[in-house]
Amino acid sequence: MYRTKTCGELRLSNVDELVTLAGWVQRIRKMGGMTFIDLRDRYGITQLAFNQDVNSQLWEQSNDLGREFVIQVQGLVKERSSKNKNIPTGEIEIIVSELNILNASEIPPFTIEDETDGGDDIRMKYRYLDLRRTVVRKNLEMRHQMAFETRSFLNERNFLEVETPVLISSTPEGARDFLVPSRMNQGQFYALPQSPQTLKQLLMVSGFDRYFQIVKCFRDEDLRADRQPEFTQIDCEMSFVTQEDVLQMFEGLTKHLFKKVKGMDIKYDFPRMTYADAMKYYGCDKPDTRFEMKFVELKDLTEGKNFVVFDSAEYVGAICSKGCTSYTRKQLDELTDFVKRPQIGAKGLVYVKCEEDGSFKSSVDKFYSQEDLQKWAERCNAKAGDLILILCGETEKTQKQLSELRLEMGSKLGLRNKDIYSCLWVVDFPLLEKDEELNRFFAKHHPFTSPKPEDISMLDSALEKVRANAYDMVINGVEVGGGSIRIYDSKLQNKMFQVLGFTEEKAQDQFGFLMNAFKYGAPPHGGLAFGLDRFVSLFAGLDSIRDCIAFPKNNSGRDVMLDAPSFIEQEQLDELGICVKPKED
RNA sequence: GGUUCGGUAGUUCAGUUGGUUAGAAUACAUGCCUGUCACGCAUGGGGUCGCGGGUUCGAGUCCCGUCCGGACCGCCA
Repeated sequence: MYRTKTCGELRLSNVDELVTLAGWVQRIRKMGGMTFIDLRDRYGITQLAFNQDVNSQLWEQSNDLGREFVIQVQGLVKERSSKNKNIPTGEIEIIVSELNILNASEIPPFTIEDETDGGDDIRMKYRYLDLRRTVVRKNLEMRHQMAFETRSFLNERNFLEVETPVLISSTPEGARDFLVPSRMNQGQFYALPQSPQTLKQLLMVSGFDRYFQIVKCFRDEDLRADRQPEFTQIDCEMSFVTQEDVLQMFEGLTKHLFKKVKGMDIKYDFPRMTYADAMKYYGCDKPDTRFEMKFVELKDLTEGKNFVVFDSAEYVGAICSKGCTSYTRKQLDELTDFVKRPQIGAKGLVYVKCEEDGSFKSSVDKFYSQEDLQKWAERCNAKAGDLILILCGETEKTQKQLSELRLEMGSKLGLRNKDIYSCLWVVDFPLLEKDEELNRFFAKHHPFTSPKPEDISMLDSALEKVRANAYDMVINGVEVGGGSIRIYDSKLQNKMFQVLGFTEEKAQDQFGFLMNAFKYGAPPHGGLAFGLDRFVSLFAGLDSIRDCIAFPKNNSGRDVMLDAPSFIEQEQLDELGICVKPKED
């Protein structure tokens, strides 16, 4: 046995016990005739003491140690003469009587401490060292706990975890697939699942009326702080359920996780907001509802005063920032620059300052009287001291820009506190989305999403108006999960494929297996999938989902530790019958 | 595909209108120090300023290209 105790568990009550510990040397403090060593393992830090007067040979031996050496020590637990209140084991130390170096270590490329000196790049390259740091380890511990509690909650409610295959077939709809060449079927490729969507629906046909799986999914698209090429979903599906049943069940799971992992009791029902309202009031289908600052439309109040910019705009929208009337010219210019950045793309920003004396000062004073501005302020519910910010232009684009501005102002005003959680269901998503360039409709969610029954008739007349039984769970502006009630009627499914421009052959070719299955008694079903990585990041207050993934990929989809992806031997290519195009200049 | 910020010591960064031998902190090494816990003090080693080209008497600094990294837009049913 290498150890009898861990580095995190010894207390005053263990004094005079003879213990054996093993771990890594965190830090060495030499005080002349005394040497203190912080020994670290997963559970904590315990101080080792070496005293020249007590055991000079051992004391000298301790001089050979360096950072991150793996050692084993035996010794007596003693009360410290000067205690450290900052760590749980701070009242005791080990008077070492035996020291065994299990493995030496080179000097690590960055310091393995909570406040490390290493940047992202080097930490990712040596991720196994980074994972020794408490802060990173805690994220993975939380991830484990969330997965564990999810299993526990769903298990208690009769959900069955079923593994679905990772090597499946490609579908050109939606995100790009990761492809895997087949050696035994040359020229043919498997695809890695973007989600086990169709497979879980087949499980419903099989009668597994409550399914879940904590499962890796793959999408070959460009990455972001909240997007990795492989990510983990809590994938769920239920039979014989309405949308309400699904919402209830997974609101329950979410509350369970809040309680078990965060110790937070959420007593209220999650508010429901329609997609239409989300767009109207927040310009975004995943609004951050930790703060209000809803959009206010001013188009009708701004017309006919010869201000061409507003008059020619389809939409004039405002947000009201409480207490910001003191913003300086410089601060307003910065906001203007913010919305004019190419990523946001606004042409300009109009402001109205509601001065303490009841007057108004705006960037459009030339065109609008105090009475005009008064009306705007009233509609915005702006009080003295507030600042109204206005953007205008094409409706959809402007709402999107205003949404970015709203979030920026929320951040500036400290309204996006990571310790506060605001949960929300966004419901009634549109079924379809029009691609203006290709002039055709695509499924907003996926082609198996059921239209709302009352909207089905519009599948022949007004496609853009058809709403779906689809829903997203949004927490603090993060889409943590989403799902829908599925189509289980093959006639309706055929109609849907037709609307999406699939020929019968193409539909049969790509989704024939599902269509066939539906011929044999498919139950009504629906479900949802949570993004586990996003959920954990949200709970852990992380800026990037990378921080809760053991071995993440970088911005360009590379694993800098493994140096993957990589070129492969010609021999391997030949075996697969693959010819790689030479790089063009 | 695009926008934008960055690349200088092991690491994190500073480096002025282009101008002498490129600095700091930390890490590391050596010495001193018997109650430290971010120990302290002293000394020391450590640099292809990402790479290539250009402008210039002179480039870490300016210009062009390129590679790498971060954030974002497009994309992500």
